[in-house]
Amino acid sequence: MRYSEMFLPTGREVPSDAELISHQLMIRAGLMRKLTSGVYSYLPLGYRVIRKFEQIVREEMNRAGAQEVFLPMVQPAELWQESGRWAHYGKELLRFRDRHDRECCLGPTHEEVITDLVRNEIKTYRQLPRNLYQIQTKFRDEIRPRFGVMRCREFGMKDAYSFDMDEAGSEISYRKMFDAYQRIFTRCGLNFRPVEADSGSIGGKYSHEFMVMADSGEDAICYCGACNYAANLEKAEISRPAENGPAGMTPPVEEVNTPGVRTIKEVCAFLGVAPEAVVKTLIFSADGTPVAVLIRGDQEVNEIKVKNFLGCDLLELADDAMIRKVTGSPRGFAGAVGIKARIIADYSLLGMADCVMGANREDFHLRHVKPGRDFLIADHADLRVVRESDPCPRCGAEIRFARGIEVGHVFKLGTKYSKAMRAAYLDREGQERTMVMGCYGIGIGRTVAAAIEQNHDADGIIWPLPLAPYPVIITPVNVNEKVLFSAAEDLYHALEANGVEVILDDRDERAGVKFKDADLIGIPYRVTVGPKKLAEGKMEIKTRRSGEVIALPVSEVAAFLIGLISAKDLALSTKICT
RNA sequence: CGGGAUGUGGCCCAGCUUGGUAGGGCACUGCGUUCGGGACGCAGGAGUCGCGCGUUCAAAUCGCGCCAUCCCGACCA
Repeated sequence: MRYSEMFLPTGREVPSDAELISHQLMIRAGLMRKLTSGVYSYLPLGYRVIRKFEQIVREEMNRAGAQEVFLPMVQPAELWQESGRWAHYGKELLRFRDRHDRECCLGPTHEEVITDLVRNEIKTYRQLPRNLYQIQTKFRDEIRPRFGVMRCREFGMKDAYSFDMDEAGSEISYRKMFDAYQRIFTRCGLNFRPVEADSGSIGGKYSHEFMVMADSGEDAICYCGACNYAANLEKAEISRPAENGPAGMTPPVEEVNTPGVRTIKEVCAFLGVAPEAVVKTLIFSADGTPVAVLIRGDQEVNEIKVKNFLGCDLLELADDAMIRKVTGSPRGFAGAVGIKARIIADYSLLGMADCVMGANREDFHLRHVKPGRDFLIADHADLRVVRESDPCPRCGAEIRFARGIEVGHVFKLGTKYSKAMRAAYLDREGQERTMVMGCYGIGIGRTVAAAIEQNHDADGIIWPLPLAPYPVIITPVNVNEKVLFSAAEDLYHALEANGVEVILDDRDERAGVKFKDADLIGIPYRVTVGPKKLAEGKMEIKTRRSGEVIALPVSEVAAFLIGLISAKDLALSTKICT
């Protein structure tokens, strides 16, 4: 394409409303423009990158045996009522009524629609397993869209759904998708890592998130430096520590007056004890039932772990009324002794034999409290947030922290949807059985943004070759010198004739402007056609990433570039085949 | 929804304290010079100063209300 004919508005100013580098560069490099909060238009260059990525996704999904479909974005409320999500899905689900006053929503995800389709068409074990996917626009009415396309409301997503006869089959489908995801992100040249994740309210047995490593990422990742354990912070486990019987005698419980002392910090300062000797008592409302969660004073409760342990639908910190009901005192003085609630404790309480906690009485705390003697703990469990240098649950080495951008997520759904929506088949014996499902998502735009986060420098984007909108740009330094420009045009035609997507920067601009733009939009290879080298019968090829420049005879340039581009492809596919 | 900030040609911003003819840089149009890392000169086009109400002889500027955007938090298959 000739640059002069392209719709490619580049800018040198950093847009004032863009925080992340990827967001800034996507605007500056003319990839996209914002329409309204969390809603973006892709411009030709940006859409090209999107399509490049989608093509990689399609190839790998097809290779893994999935088949592409295209499902509706507008969905009837009935389906969502059937799965139970019409009530449970929050305001993220954009709901509206059509002219007949029928309730509808814009699809934030497609479990309901695909399950409806499959239950109507698949009746026998002979038709299983199946894996169907689509690349489609999702709408989620996020409370606070931010970071450009990273967390927006309308976005492209590849979502796949597997249907199997049983758990064993589902495991195989899951594995295939997991492997396909590894190939997809590897082919894009991204530094990523799969991490164990909580399956959240979508339900299901377990899941993995695919994280592109980036300090700007919204997600905290825990990983082990010694083995390959890696997990989302909210999922990362702590093993039950060995129980060393508490040594020595614990003096009898003593009530101490602690006027106005509520927080752990205040308690420690007032009583002159370390946070490790204090027990925090948090009152939660689990589907309306009060539960007391105990944790050592220096630790934080992981609400997701509590929720999963209790198996409740809604978990929130208790309000003042509930706190007063179970403790008989205002907020800030809760303790386990005499509390009117089920007591569960984090593993961090194991081995604590002489601790400080609230007295369930305003302005009083207890010291010399001994769990088991002064109160009973119903259950011990892993309920806390992992900290850096905690032991790895697999090998015991130290856990480290990093940040990442979630670009993919694979779930084992089990029968959550197939049961609710009665997606069943007949097995060999003619018995009706429920299908076992999995679902697998990739954020298209988010992956592109993540690629920029990981591949840029002060001058702009540095596209990995497989995602580059064009692999090559030809830059004649002066279009008014006929010899020079026609040499550039000859190369342009030669490359196009060989199927290379190439930009010819035919603008009557100074060379510096063209170089800056080529760098900004991140084209991997730039051919500079200038008077000095051309007089020697040569052109220069500059690699965007390394800055390396080589001069080649004009007649060899096209073949060299073609070889370079296909060699890179080959190297990547070899790499991921091993 | 709570806290904070910002809204001035397409983009980045000044002007507001102390009310008085709306400015600069980039971009854009024309002409000339220049031409291997975001050139220069001259001439030009382009703005309901987010919206509404109020105060005032007079509001971009002061007051009130609203809207939008961004950041932090809460929230989030």
